[in-house]
Amino acid sequence: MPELPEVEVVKRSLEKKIQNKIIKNIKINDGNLRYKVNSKELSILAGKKIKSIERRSKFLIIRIEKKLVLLIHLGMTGKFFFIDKNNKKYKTSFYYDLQEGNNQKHDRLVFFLQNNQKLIYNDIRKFGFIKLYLLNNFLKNNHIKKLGPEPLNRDFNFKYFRNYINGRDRSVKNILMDQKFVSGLGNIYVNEVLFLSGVRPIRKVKTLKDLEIYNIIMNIKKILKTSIKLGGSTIKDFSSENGKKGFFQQHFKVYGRKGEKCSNVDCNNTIMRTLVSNRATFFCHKCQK
DNA sequence: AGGCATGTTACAGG
DNA sequence: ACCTGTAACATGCC
Repeated sequence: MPELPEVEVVKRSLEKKIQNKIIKNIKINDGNLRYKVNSKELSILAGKKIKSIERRSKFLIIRIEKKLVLLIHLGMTGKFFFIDKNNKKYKTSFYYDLQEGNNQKHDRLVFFLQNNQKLIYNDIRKFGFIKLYLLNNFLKNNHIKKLGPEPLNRDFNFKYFRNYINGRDRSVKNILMDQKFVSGLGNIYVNEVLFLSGVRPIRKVKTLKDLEIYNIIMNIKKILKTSIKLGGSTIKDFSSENGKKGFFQQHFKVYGRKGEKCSNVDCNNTIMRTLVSNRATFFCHKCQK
């Protein structure tokens, strides 16, 4: 599920549900995530209040009183469920792998909150992680430190892009996926952005024209904002139950559309699938140069 | 049965 | 130092 927009949607949703609530207790069903979760260590959270939630790149940062910080990455299949005092279940985001809404099989961690509310971390493939830090150590942590600019921030701009690619010999797709260059994009959005920008994924960055760079940057900002917005509105009337297909798929122009007709109205070409940087790559040979 | 999957990271080799 | 490809992690779907 999670590239930047999805994580942002989760963040906004969590904010409404769990901010200022007290953690009563934590139950670990399976702590073998990307990093082993230590129940003894996590138990220090019991009785403490959740202060705020932030997003940086694809990471969630939950600040808890007494200078405690939870750093969370959803990996490929991580998601949160919130259960209210009437035992009603909410997803904090739709998702587009298939999983029944009430399947508890992959509920890895349960945070018991005040008033019989629960926050559940569910992760099928267990590539995600939840790490607890003391504030001092958090500031030094390696995950966040190495990240490039947020794509929606002003410092991700033409000048930065031009400057970064100077002297580099890599494909544009590869560099857009590199979290050190820009943080928060993943395979799906990069495919989409390059389609919208009319640029072939294998193009070397040194061959990019100024206008193409400009278009790529603008399309990144545009598609991320749109996705966040639509995600937010979808989630608002979200009550429970299985998400089936998430909203994103309906908006994909190339991702997963191998063999389908190019979505540009005046194009009759077929979308191709190849590998770039060993990841599935979809593009229109005619519309992307 | 085998290939594929939204992510990250380590390692080998050019 | 930079860049690429491969594999690994764990699980499920087609």
